[in-house]
Amino acid sequence: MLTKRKQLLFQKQADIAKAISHPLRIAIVDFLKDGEQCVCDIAQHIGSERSNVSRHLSVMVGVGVLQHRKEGLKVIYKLKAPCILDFFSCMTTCLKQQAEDNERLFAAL
Amino acid sequence: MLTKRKQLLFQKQADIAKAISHPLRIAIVDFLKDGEQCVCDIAQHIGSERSNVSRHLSVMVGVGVLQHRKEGLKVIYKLKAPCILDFFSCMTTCLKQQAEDNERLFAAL
DNA sequence: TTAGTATATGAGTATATAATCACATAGTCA
DNA sequence: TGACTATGTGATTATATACTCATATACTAA
Repeated sequence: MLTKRKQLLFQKQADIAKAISHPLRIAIVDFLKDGEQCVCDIAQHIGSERSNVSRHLSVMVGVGVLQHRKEGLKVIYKLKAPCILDFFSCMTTCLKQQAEDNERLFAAL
Repeated sequence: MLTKRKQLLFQKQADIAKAISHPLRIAIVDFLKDGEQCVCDIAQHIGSERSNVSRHLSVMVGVGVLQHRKEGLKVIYKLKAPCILDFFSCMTTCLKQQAEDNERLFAAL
């Protein structure tokens, strides 16, 4: 059985994973890998309402994936945990593997 | 704006992230890092109903994080994308960073 | 001050997800 | 064959989440 301590850790890890488990949030992280951006430019880039983007951003800040600072009227967001990008490449590996599996499956017909 | 191609990619990446965005699923992956296991032992280890565990497992198989094979009555699950474990260490980094930030915050009071 | 812009947030709704229970399927062994 | 075990799945329910709209806050500049 799991210890309470482990359960708490897994819960917190799940919160982080959940924070990037959305296509728009993935798009945001992908956008921010090239440098910090304000909410308005992020919203523009991913094609969604600012209020919606603002909420997505605050979730990712909440779990420590992003950080933000104020600059005049704007709020600038940037990656706080760039190691997230490594996970992206892992996901890409998964997808390529899946594609190969499918290919093999159909080739065998 | 995002291309259709990118949107599709981000959707698929989000599906993978979502597949591990649950404390029980994190616990399962953590358990499997030491070797393959059957559903009954996984259920026993994480302390949840087999039917529930079975569903969690099938989601992770669906996105290519896990793979399974039959062995007599049992179905054995194992990690298919061990790079997921790197993401775990990234999440741990996030959590440590958050803890340090909090410490600094309270130290400043 | 007033007008305007950027961001955040409350409320409401629609959708997605997890957990449980009951049951079905598939394999083992006497 | 029948009893038993392991796993998977349909249906239901409770909960969580994303999105939209309206509004609030904070800052800038005239």
